[in-house]
Amino acid sequence: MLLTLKDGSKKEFQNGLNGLEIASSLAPSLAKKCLGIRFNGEVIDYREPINEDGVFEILTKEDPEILHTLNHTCAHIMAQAVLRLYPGAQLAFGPSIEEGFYYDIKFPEGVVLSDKDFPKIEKEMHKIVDANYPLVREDISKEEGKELFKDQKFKSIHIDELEGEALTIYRQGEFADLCKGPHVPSTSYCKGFKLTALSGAYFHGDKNNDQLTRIYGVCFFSNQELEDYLKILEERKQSDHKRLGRELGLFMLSDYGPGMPFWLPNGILLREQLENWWIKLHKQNGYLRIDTPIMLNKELWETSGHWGHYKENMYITKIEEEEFAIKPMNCPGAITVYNNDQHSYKELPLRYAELGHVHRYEASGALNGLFRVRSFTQDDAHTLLRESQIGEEVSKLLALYDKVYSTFGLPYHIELSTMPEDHVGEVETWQHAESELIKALDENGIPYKINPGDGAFYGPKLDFKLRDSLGRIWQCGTIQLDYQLPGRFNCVYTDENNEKKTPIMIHRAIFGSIERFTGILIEHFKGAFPTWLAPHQVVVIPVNDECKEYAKKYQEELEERDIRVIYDDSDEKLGKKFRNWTVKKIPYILVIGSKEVETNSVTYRLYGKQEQINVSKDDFISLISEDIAKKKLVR
RNA sequence: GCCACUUUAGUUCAACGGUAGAACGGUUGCCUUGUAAGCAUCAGAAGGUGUUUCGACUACGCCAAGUGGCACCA
Repeated sequence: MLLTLKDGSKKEFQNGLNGLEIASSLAPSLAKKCLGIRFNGEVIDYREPINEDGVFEILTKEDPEILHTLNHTCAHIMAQAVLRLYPGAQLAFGPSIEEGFYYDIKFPEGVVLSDKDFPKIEKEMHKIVDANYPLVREDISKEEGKELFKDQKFKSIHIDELEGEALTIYRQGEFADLCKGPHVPSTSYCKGFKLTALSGAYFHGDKNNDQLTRIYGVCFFSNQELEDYLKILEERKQSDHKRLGRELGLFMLSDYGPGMPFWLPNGILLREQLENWWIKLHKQNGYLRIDTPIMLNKELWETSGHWGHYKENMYITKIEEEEFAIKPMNCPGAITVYNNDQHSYKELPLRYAELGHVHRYEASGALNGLFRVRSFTQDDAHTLLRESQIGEEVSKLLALYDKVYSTFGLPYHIELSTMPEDHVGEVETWQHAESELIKALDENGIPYKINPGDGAFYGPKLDFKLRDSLGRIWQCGTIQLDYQLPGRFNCVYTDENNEKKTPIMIHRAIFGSIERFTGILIEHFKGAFPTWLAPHQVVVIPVNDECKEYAKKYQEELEERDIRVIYDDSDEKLGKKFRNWTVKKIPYILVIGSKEVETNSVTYRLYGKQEQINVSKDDFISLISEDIAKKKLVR
């Protein structure tokens, strides 16, 4: 193969030979970026130049790309097995994905696949792996491709959609698939694989197209690696917020209210801490807290535009012949508060904060624990201000958001969504608003990603995306500039020249929804919350009857200091109590026996630690108070 | 909403066209008390509904909810 090197010169390498080493020595700075696939010192495949430098990627076994390649090959193996078992099956697409691979397949009429069929398919796949078929790359013309895939409807469609005249296919045994590559050299590399799931999908993701069956799997080089992976999956299951929510008594769901979580006593204790902190932060930052009704007259929603744009997601009811809607958002309520008074420019920015309970109709299939619900509380705020104040206000917000997220040790990134095609307002206004946002980000040295055309129709926005422990990205915080609503509602303020002006509004939420954020926190901390958040912070355990009075008195002393403490003098062995409270992930377990009574001290053990630490009663109070006050992540 | 799967005690799981079994948890009693499970005891279950059947937890259908995807997400 002919490689174009970075300096523009061309060099001939033989496919499959160790030319990689040579090539990378010629372009050492690109060694990570380029060339092909090397595995165990051997060049196993290459792909067409994918960047302008005309270089290929070099990959080693440590590189995650190699696993994608392996999984991609495994997808081919699965497709081959399926074709053997279900002649006439139509193959659509079979890529590797972040974890594993899938293949979309239309099974012949009458075949309904279930995961009970997996062992059968896996068995056939093992035969293919054991047969050690080499994967042979072949460049063919479109015409040849049409002939080769004439029985494969989706492949034929795909060929028509491809640009250019050349196609690349890979063959293994009797099977051939349209594919850009790269692949591992032979099917025998795919030793540790497993089919994991089944779902429906549409060709090209369009529900007007054929319904396909998507089979998911994962593949590793060895069975050992597969087993390790399955173990990690199991661990993740342990930190699932739905499971922990039940075990720790945080929240529940009921058939009577799909997507409408019930908060249990322990969950409310946690939520109180979040909300109290939030309220305090907002007082400190010049917000005025309000609360607006859950249900409001249709007329309001017509004015706001929700009746026109969002009605399908709203719950509507009738009171004495008047139509009302349960609020899906808090903004119209906040604006109604603003319009209750006259305002001067001197009051701006005027910041209204509201923990607003909203309801939205979400498709049943979209519901997911606390992550996607129909009933939730937004930690909302609406700030009315003049255009010239945007930059400074956004800077303040960026600092506030960072403070909140870093308190939890949550990784996040920011995305700026700009003017969509379907927008209202002047282009210049949009450009100005976007540049204000960018300026605020740049001035604070905050990196961000741009989502062109993804803004709301009324203004650009910044979205804060948090990463949960399963690696999923959730949108939590948002800062949205709104040039529309204040005008629709005739909001005004009086400026220096005694003229009426329309303010701009910023919608913003930091947690996004208390429910979703709590779900993320549960998984993030695996249920072992920092002390300040933990529903119960301390358990006091007297060792014997003689210590009970001392222990009880100390428990009361902690309680008086607003420390959430449980007193456990139940009739159980100490070991059993430790187990019980450890599985509840209580931060501090305090033991009080004769030794402590004599020395006027306490002995505590931290969650997740073995040591028993003896300190004076006062020292314990100051150390736990500091833990709480500083919202420590690590004790 | 679409596709697939799932639904048995408070929880996690088992067996089965005819009697539903366990573990943890709960009750009661006994024993005990220094860092992750003491002993005994009792109680406790088929999501709803329809059909087939002498008989349905089990088969089939519908409804509901849940899970994983898809689509959706002002």
